[in-house]
Amino acid sequence: METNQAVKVHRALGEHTRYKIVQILTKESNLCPAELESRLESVALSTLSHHLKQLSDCGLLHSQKKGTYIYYSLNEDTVKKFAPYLTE
Amino acid sequence: METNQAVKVHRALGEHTRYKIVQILTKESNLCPAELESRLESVALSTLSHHLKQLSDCGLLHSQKKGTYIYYSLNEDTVKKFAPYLTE
DNA sequence: TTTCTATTTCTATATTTCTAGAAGTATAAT
DNA sequence: ATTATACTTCTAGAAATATAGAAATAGAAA
Repeated sequence: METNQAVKVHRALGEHTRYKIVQILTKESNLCPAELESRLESVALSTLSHHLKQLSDCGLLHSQKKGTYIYYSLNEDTVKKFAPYLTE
Repeated sequence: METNQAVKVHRALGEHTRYKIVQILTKESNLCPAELESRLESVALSTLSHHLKQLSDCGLLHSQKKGTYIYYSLNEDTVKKFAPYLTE
C-alpha cells in the first residue's frame, strides 16, 4: 500500500497525543521524552516513544542526541507545509 | 474522548481513499458518490459513503441534494486552513 | 566493571477503523 | 401503487493502531 508523505503527516496529526506533542513543541523546542511526558497526562514512556517515532518518520520532528538524552523539535518546513496554522 | 476539529480533519485526511477524494474535488467539484466511485479504484459505495460522512463531519466537505442525487464539494475555508497546499 | 539513567524496542492485549454486503430511505418515473 | 435509481445506515468480520509492561540498548557516573 503506497503511502505518500501528506497522508502520513495527516495520519500522524490525527491522534490526540501526537497532536498535543506537536503543539507543545511549537512553544518549547528541544524537549526530551521525559520532559514531554511531564507535559502530557498519563502516557507511558514506551507509548510516547512510539508516537515520537511516527512523528519523526513522516518528517514532522527531528531529534538530536546528547549523551543519554534525545532532544526533539519541530521540522519547521514540514509543519509550515502541512499544518501552517499551528505556528501562526 | 474530546476531539477537536483539527485532529478530526487530520484524521480524515490521513487515509488514502479520503485523501484522494479531496484531491479529486479540488479539480472537479459537485460530484455525486457514483461519479466519485468511478474515479476511484474498487471502493464499494457503502464504504465511499462512510468516507464522505467523515469528510463532511469534520467540515472538509459540504453537500447539496437535488432529487436523488447528492453533490459533494470542498468546503474551501476548511481546506484553506488545514491543507492549503492542496489547492495551490 | 558495575550501576544508574534515558530512551527505545519487543510483546501482547485492547480498541479503533476499514470494508463491503444486506437492508433501509427517499425521490423519481411508469 | 409499483418499480427503478441514488444513496445511506446497519452489521459483522478483518485489518490497523494504540497502549503499556518487560526486556534491551547506550551512554554516564561511581
